[in-house]
Amino acid sequence: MALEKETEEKIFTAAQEVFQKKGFDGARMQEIADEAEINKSMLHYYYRSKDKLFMAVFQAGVKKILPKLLGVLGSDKTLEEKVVQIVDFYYYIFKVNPYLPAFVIHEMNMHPERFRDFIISSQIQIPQKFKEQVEQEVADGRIMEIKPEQFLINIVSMCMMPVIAKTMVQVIFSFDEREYKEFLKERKAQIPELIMKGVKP
Amino acid sequence: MALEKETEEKIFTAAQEVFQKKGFDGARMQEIADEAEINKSMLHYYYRSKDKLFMAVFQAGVKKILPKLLGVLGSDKTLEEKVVQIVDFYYYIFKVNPYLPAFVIHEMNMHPERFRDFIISSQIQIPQKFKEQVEQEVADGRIMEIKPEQFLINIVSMCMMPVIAKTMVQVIFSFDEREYKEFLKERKAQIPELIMKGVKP
DNA sequence: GTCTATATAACGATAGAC
DNA sequence: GTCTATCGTTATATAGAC
Repeated sequence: MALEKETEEKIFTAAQEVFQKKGFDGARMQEIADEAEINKSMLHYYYRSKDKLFMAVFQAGVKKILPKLLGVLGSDKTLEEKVVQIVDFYYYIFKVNPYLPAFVIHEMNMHPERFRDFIISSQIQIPQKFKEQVEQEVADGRIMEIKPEQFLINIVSMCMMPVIAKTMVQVIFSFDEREYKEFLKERKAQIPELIMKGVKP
Repeated sequence: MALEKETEEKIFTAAQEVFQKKGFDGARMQEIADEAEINKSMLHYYYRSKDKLFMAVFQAGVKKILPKLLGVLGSDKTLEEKVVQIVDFYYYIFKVNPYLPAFVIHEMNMHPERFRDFIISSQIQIPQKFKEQVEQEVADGRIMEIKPEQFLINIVSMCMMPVIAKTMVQVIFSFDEREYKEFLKERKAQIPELIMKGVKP
């Protein structure tokens, strides 16, 4: 019917909102229905169960992040350019979808077995090009002895941690919303420099 | 009675186990009772409600981390020594209580308002001594222009992120348990160097 | 203090009319 | 496709015997 897709989209959007904010266990089907402004029965009509609706949201969330990140890693840019691009990308994600990173990480920890297959079947893996690039930089003596995986996690850590631990940062530093945003902005400018200087030989 | 304290402690220990692993929403009072090997009614007899039992566990968790961390920051050690001590401390926490960091961060995000009062009333704040120490290093030109808050979050990020995102790290790098542990161990040796070189002028 | 039994409410899910 | 009504289950919490 005419409204079929519209309704399904409204459900999905509402489910994203609620699941990402409250997690699978904290989310209520009724709340999703309210958020979508439709009847609760419609959720089951379109997605059959809470589990299936959740998986749709979760998988879409992962696909918003990982492919793009791996794309940057596999490009022809220099290592320094890639660092800047990764930082830019994460800050873009935080801006358009602030709850997404914490949501994905939390749900993966809650049900590791559930998502291994999905991620493995999605062909998600670190591009060989990136690994060789880091190893070449090490071999040429331009950076210290460091594994590509460690280098990548360094960047991700510096970007994501203060976002995932938002409340913690705000409370222990007594930051209001404006000060917190300013803190993140200030970091963004510093992270590439910290990362690259940190791995100097 | 003779078993009073013993029972209350068994409940508390079991509650820690279950809450930290599954979160407030995912935890079940019955599961806590099973874990403690006592009757479910005992949970309410000693703690009145799930909420109160949870708060006891959460507050104990925060007190395991923050006071010790702030103690290190407020000591007379050099900045470099403090970095090493903070890294050591976090790795100690991960070892004895692997789920605690992710638990605290997740629950704070779920209910920010709930915990502001507790943390503020606990007098938790960054020691002035640490702030002045970083500012002095900057003024003396020994490190780049960086705020104490940023410097601290850099260390915490590098330590905690790969622990909080354990499943993510394991899956995208195809690490088994042994390789993951090795990865963390390798990081531990590198983090102080990365942090200090990163802030060189 | 510890147990059994049960109250009470909420949740996910479905049946069936339209 | 969309609604109302309701089923079946499970959760927290309490009452009351011992």
